[in-house]
Amino acid sequence: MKRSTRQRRAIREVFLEADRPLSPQEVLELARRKVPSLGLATVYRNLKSLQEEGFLVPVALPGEPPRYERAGQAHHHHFLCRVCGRVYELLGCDLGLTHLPPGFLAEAHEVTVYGRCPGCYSQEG
Amino acid sequence: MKRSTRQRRAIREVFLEADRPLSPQEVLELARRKVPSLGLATVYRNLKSLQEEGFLVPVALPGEPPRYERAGQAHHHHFLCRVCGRVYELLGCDLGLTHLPPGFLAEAHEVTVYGRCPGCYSQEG
DNA sequence: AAGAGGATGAAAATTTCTTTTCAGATGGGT
DNA sequence: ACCCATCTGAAAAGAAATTTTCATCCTCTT
Repeated sequence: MKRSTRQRRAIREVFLEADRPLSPQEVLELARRKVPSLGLATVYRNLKSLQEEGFLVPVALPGEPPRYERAGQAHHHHFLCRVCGRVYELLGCDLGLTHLPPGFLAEAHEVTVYGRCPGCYSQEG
Repeated sequence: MKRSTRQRRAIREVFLEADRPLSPQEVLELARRKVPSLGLATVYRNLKSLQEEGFLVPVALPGEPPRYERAGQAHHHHFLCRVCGRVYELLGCDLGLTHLPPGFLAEAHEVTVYGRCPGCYSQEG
Protein backbone atom coordinates (compact mmCIF):
# COMPACT_ATOMS: atom_id res chain seq x y z
CA MET A 1 0.00 0.00 0.00
CA LYS A 2 1.24 3.51 -0.84
CA ARG A 3 2.22 5.49 2.23
CA SER A 4 2.11 9.21 2.81
CA THR A 5 5.53 10.15 4.15
CA ARG A 6 6.93 13.53 5.08
CA GLN A 7 9.35 13.25 2.17
CA ARG A 8 6.69 12.44 -0.37
CA ARG A 9 4.42 15.20 0.84
CA ALA A 10 7.29 17.70 0.73
CA ILE A 11 8.14 16.78 -2.86
CA ARG A 12 4.52 17.06 -3.93
CA GLU A 13 4.21 20.44 -2.23
CA VAL A 14 7.31 21.72 -3.98
CA PHE A 15 5.60 21.13 -7.31
CA LEU A 16 2.37 22.70 -6.14
CA GLU A 17 4.30 25.80 -5.10
CA ALA A 18 6.61 25.95 -8.12
CA ASP A 19 5.46 27.69 -11.26
CA ARG A 20 8.08 26.08 -13.44
CA PRO A 21 9.60 22.67 -14.29
CA LEU A 22 12.14 21.41 -11.76
CA SER A 23 15.18 19.20 -12.07
CA PRO A 24 15.80 16.45 -9.52
CA GLN A 25 18.50 18.62 -7.94
CA GLU A 26 16.14 21.58 -7.70
CA VAL A 27 13.50 19.36 -6.13
CA LEU A 28 16.07 18.17 -3.62
CA GLU A 29 17.07 21.69 -2.66
CA LEU A 30 13.52 22.99 -2.38
CA ALA A 31 12.16 19.98 -0.52
CA ARG A 32 15.05 20.01 1.94
CA ARG A 33 13.67 23.28 3.25
CA LYS A 34 10.79 21.18 4.48
CA VAL A 35 12.61 17.93 5.25
CA PRO A 36 16.33 18.66 5.67
CA SER A 37 17.39 15.01 5.84
CA LEU A 38 15.94 14.30 2.40
CA GLY A 39 18.20 12.29 0.06
CA LEU A 40 18.52 12.40 -3.70
CA ALA A 41 17.57 8.74 -4.11
CA THR A 42 14.25 9.46 -2.45
CA VAL A 43 13.68 12.35 -4.83
CA TYR A 44 14.23 10.05 -7.82
CA ARG A 45 11.98 7.37 -6.35
CA ASN A 46 9.17 9.82 -5.76
CA LEU A 47 9.57 11.54 -9.10
CA LYS A 48 9.00 8.14 -10.64
CA SER A 49 5.97 7.24 -8.56
CA LEU A 50 4.44 10.71 -8.96
CA GLN A 51 4.71 10.19 -12.70
CA GLU A 52 3.11 6.78 -12.45
CA GLU A 53 0.18 8.17 -10.56
CA GLY A 54 -0.24 10.93 -13.14
CA PHE A 55 0.77 13.89 -10.99
CA LEU A 56 3.96 14.75 -12.91
CA VAL A 57 5.19 14.59 -16.47
CA PRO A 58 8.81 14.79 -17.68
CA VAL A 59 9.96 17.86 -19.61
CA ALA A 60 12.80 17.24 -22.07
CA LEU A 61 14.85 20.15 -23.40
CA PRO A 62 17.63 20.08 -25.96
CA GLY A 63 20.91 19.07 -24.41
CA GLU A 64 19.48 19.14 -20.90
CA PRO A 65 18.67 16.47 -18.35
CA PRO A 66 14.94 16.10 -17.77
CA ARG A 67 12.86 18.38 -15.61
CA TYR A 68 9.42 17.57 -14.24
CA GLU A 69 6.24 19.58 -14.10
CA ARG A 70 2.63 19.06 -13.03
CA ALA A 71 0.59 16.97 -15.42
CA GLY A 72 -2.61 18.09 -17.08
CA GLN A 73 -1.56 21.53 -18.23
CA ALA A 74 -2.64 23.07 -21.52
CA HIS A 75 -0.33 22.89 -24.52
CA HIS A 76 2.62 25.14 -23.84
CA HIS A 77 6.35 25.49 -24.37
CA HIS A 78 9.44 26.34 -22.37
CA PHE A 79 12.02 29.03 -21.82
CA LEU A 80 15.53 28.11 -20.68
CA CYS A 81 17.54 30.88 -19.02
CA ARG A 82 21.12 30.63 -20.21
CA VAL A 83 22.41 32.33 -17.09
CA CYS A 84 20.75 30.51 -14.20
CA GLY A 85 19.62 27.38 -16.04
CA ARG A 86 16.07 27.64 -14.80
CA VAL A 87 13.20 26.60 -17.05
CA TYR A 88 9.96 28.59 -17.27
CA GLU A 89 6.64 27.82 -18.87
CA LEU A 90 5.44 29.84 -21.84
CA LEU A 91 1.70 30.00 -22.30
CA GLY A 92 0.24 29.58 -25.75
CA CYS A 93 1.79 28.44 -28.98
CA ASP A 94 2.24 30.38 -32.21
CA LEU A 95 3.65 27.55 -34.25
CA GLY A 96 2.07 27.15 -37.67
CA LEU A 97 2.98 23.60 -38.50
CA THR A 98 2.65 24.17 -42.17
CA HIS A 99 5.22 23.19 -44.72
CA LEU A 100 6.46 19.77 -43.79
CA PRO A 101 8.05 18.06 -46.75
CA PRO A 102 5.73 15.58 -48.46
CA GLY A 103 5.60 12.18 -46.84
CA PHE A 104 6.28 13.43 -43.33
CA LEU A 105 3.62 12.99 -40.66
CA ALA A 106 3.75 15.38 -37.69
CA GLU A 107 2.46 14.01 -34.41
CA ALA A 108 3.77 16.54 -31.88
CA HIS A 109 6.18 19.40 -31.53
CA GLU A 110 8.20 21.24 -28.92
CA VAL A 111 9.48 24.78 -28.85
CA THR A 112 12.33 25.91 -26.64
CA VAL A 113 13.20 29.57 -26.28
CA TYR A 114 16.62 30.51 -24.93
CA GLY A 115 17.55 33.75 -23.28
CA ARG A 116 17.55 35.56 -19.97
CA CYS A 117 14.93 35.45 -17.30
CA PRO A 118 13.92 38.57 -15.36
CA GLY A 119 16.29 37.81 -12.51
CA CYS A 120 19.27 37.41 -14.87
CA TYR A 121 18.35 40.14 -17.33
CA SER A 122 21.08 42.61 -16.44
CA GLN A 123 23.95 40.31 -15.55
CA GLU A 124 27.12 40.08 -17.55
CA GLY A 125 27.83 37.03 -19.70
CA MET B 1 50.15 20.41 -37.94
CA LYS B 2 46.71 19.08 -38.97
CA ARG B 3 46.98 16.01 -41.20
CA SER B 4 44.61 14.78 -43.87
CA THR B 5 43.96 11.13 -43.09
CA ARG B 6 41.69 8.63 -44.78
CA GLN B 7 39.52 8.57 -41.67
CA ARG B 8 39.14 12.31 -41.48
CA ARG B 9 38.36 12.60 -45.17
CA ALA B 10 35.78 9.83 -44.90
CA ILE B 11 34.01 11.54 -42.01
CA ARG B 12 33.95 14.85 -43.81
CA GLU B 13 32.57 13.19 -46.95
CA VAL B 14 29.81 11.54 -44.97
CA PHE B 15 28.55 14.96 -43.93
CA LEU B 16 28.85 16.33 -47.45
CA GLU B 17 26.73 13.45 -48.70
CA ALA B 18 24.21 13.43 -45.88
CA ASP B 19 21.19 15.73 -46.00
CA ARG B 20 20.45 15.43 -42.31
CA PRO B 21 22.13 15.64 -38.88
CA LEU B 22 24.07 12.54 -37.88
CA SER B 23 24.83 10.97 -34.54
CA PRO B 24 28.34 9.70 -33.78
CA GLN B 25 27.09 6.14 -34.30
CA GLU B 26 25.57 7.05 -37.66
CA VAL B 27 28.82 8.70 -38.69
CA LEU B 28 30.69 5.57 -37.69
CA GLU B 29 28.42 3.33 -39.74
CA LEU B 30 28.43 5.54 -42.81
CA ALA B 31 32.16 6.25 -42.73
CA ARG B 32 33.02 2.59 -42.26
CA ARG B 33 31.71 2.02 -45.77
CA LYS B 34 34.71 4.04 -46.85
CA VAL B 35 37.20 3.04 -44.14
CA PRO B 36 36.09 -0.24 -42.56
CA SER B 37 38.69 -0.19 -39.78
CA LEU B 38 37.38 3.14 -38.45
CA GLY B 39 36.90 3.29 -34.67
CA LEU B 40 34.40 5.24 -32.63
CA ALA B 41 37.08 7.18 -30.74
CA THR B 42 38.34 8.54 -34.03
CA VAL B 43 34.83 9.62 -34.93
CA TYR B 44 34.56 11.56 -31.68
CA ARG B 45 37.99 13.12 -32.13
CA ASN B 46 37.17 14.28 -35.62
CA LEU B 47 33.70 15.50 -34.74
CA LYS B 48 35.40 17.73 -32.22
CA SER B 49 38.08 19.05 -34.56
CA LEU B 50 35.58 19.55 -37.40
CA GLN B 51 33.55 21.69 -35.02
CA GLU B 52 36.62 23.66 -34.02
CA GLU B 53 37.44 24.40 -37.60
CA GLY B 54 33.87 25.51 -38.23
CA PHE B 55 32.77 22.73 -40.54
CA LEU B 56 30.20 21.18 -38.18
CA VAL B 57 27.81 22.38 -35.51
CA PRO B 58 26.10 20.28 -32.84
CA VAL B 59 22.34 19.75 -33.02
CA ALA B 60 20.67 19.18 -29.65
CA LEU B 61 17.18 17.69 -29.47
CA PRO B 62 15.04 17.10 -26.40
CA GLY B 63 16.01 13.93 -24.62
CA GLU B 64 18.44 12.93 -27.36
CA PRO B 65 22.21 12.72 -27.53
CA PRO B 66 23.67 15.33 -29.89
CA ARG B 67 23.77 15.03 -33.63
CA TYR B 68 26.02 17.06 -35.91
CA GLU B 69 25.33 18.90 -39.14
CA ARG B 70 27.21 21.15 -41.52
CA ALA B 71 27.75 24.66 -40.26
CA GLY B 72 26.60 27.80 -42.02
CA GLN B 73 23.08 26.80 -42.93
CA ALA B 74 20.13 29.16 -42.84
CA HIS B 75 17.89 29.23 -39.78
CA HIS B 76 15.94 26.01 -39.71
CA HIS B 77 14.51 23.39 -37.38
CA HIS B 78 14.39 19.63 -37.05
CA PHE B 79 12.13 16.65 -37.40
CA LEU B 80 12.71 13.52 -35.33
CA CYS B 81 11.19 10.30 -36.64
CA ARG B 82 9.83 8.34 -33.69
CA VAL B 83 10.16 5.07 -35.59
CA CYS B 84 13.69 5.09 -36.98
CA GLY B 85 15.19 7.83 -34.81
CA ARG B 86 16.59 9.76 -37.75
CA VAL B 87 16.62 13.53 -37.69
CA TYR B 88 15.73 15.62 -40.75
CA GLU B 89 16.08 19.30 -41.46
CA LEU B 90 12.98 21.47 -41.87
CA LEU B 91 13.44 24.54 -43.99
CA GLY B 92 12.00 27.83 -42.84
CA CYS B 93 10.50 28.82 -39.54
CA ASP B 94 6.89 29.70 -38.70
CA LEU B 95 7.52 30.69 -35.14
CA GLY B 96 6.05 33.98 -34.11
CA LEU B 97 8.17 34.81 -31.12
CA THR B 98 5.35 35.75 -29.42
CA HIS B 99 4.22 36.97 -26.09
CA LEU B 100 7.08 36.38 -23.76
CA PRO B 101 6.24 37.41 -20.22
CA PRO B 102 7.62 40.83 -19.31
CA GLY B 103 11.23 40.82 -18.24
CA PHE B 104 12.23 37.85 -20.38
CA LEU B 105 14.77 38.35 -23.14
CA ALA B 106 14.71 35.87 -26.03
CA GLU B 107 18.05 35.22 -27.71
CA ALA B 108 17.34 32.08 -29.72
CA HIS B 109 14.82 29.31 -30.13
CA GLU B 110 14.53 25.75 -31.34
CA VAL B 111 11.60 23.85 -32.73
CA THR B 112 11.45 20.07 -32.83
CA VAL B 113 8.71 18.27 -34.69
CA TYR B 114 8.05 14.62 -33.88
CA GLY B 115 6.40 12.12 -36.16
CA ARG B 116 7.06 9.69 -38.97
CA CYS B 117 9.40 10.14 -41.86
CA PRO B 118 8.45 8.98 -45.36
CA GLY B 119 10.22 5.65 -44.97
CA CYS B 120 8.40 4.90 -41.71
CA TYR B 121 5.04 6.37 -42.63
CA SER B 122 3.08 3.12 -42.93
CA GLN B 123 4.75 0.99 -40.28
CA GLU B 124 2.99 -0.19 -37.18
CA GLY B 125 3.80 1.28 -33.80
C1' DA C 1 63.06 6.93 -48.16
C1' DA C 2 63.75 8.26 -43.58
C1' DG C 3 62.48 10.62 -39.43
C1' DA C 4 59.31 12.99 -36.33
C1' DG C 5 55.16 13.96 -34.57
C1' DG C 6 50.32 13.80 -35.22
C1' DA C 7 46.53 10.25 -35.87
C1' DT C 8 44.43 5.84 -35.11
C1' DG C 9 42.07 1.73 -32.79
C1' DA C 10 40.93 -0.86 -28.78
C1' DA C 11 40.29 -0.81 -24.27
C1' DA C 12 40.13 1.42 -20.04
C1' DA C 13 38.78 5.38 -17.69
C1' DT C 14 35.68 9.48 -16.96
C1' DT C 15 31.62 11.95 -16.50
C1' DT C 16 26.91 12.55 -15.61
C1' DC C 17 22.72 10.94 -14.37
C1' DT C 18 19.88 7.39 -12.35
C1' DT C 19 18.85 3.03 -9.97
C1' DT C 20 19.75 -0.50 -6.64
C1' DT C 21 21.26 -2.33 -2.29
C1' DC C 22 20.65 -2.78 2.48
C1' DA C 23 20.18 -1.75 7.24
C1' DG C 24 17.45 1.02 9.96
C1' DA C 25 13.30 4.13 10.47
C1' DT C 26 8.29 4.86 10.08
C1' DG C 27 3.26 4.96 8.60
C1' DG C 28 -1.02 3.05 9.43
C1' DG C 29 -4.06 -0.86 10.30
C1' DT C 30 -5.38 -3.50 14.34
C1' DA D 1 1.15 0.51 21.47
C1' DC D 2 2.45 -3.35 18.17
C1' DC D 3 3.62 -5.19 13.98
C1' DC D 4 5.57 -5.34 9.61
C1' DA D 5 5.64 -4.05 4.95
C1' DT D 6 6.96 0.09 2.89
C1' DC D 7 10.00 3.96 2.82
C1' DT D 8 14.28 6.32 3.57
C1' DG D 9 19.33 7.76 3.31
C1' DA D 10 23.97 6.70 2.11
C1' DA D 11 26.79 4.42 -0.59
C1' DA D 12 27.63 1.37 -4.18
C1' DA D 13 26.36 -0.06 -8.59
C1' DG D 14 24.60 0.73 -13.29
C1' DA D 15 23.85 2.88 -17.72
C1' DA D 16 25.07 5.74 -21.49
C1' DA D 17 27.91 8.88 -23.79
C1' DT D 18 32.35 10.64 -24.38
C1' DT D 19 37.37 11.09 -23.45
C1' DT D 20 41.87 9.37 -22.46
C1' DT D 21 45.63 6.10 -22.62
C1' DC D 22 49.08 3.89 -25.11
C1' DA D 23 51.31 1.18 -28.45
C1' DT D 24 51.45 1.32 -33.23
C1' DC D 25 50.61 3.39 -37.73
C1' DC D 26 50.88 6.87 -41.20
C1' DT D 27 51.29 11.63 -43.19
C1' DC D 28 54.19 15.18 -44.35
C1' DT D 29 58.60 17.39 -44.61
C1' DT D 30 63.22 16.97 -45.72
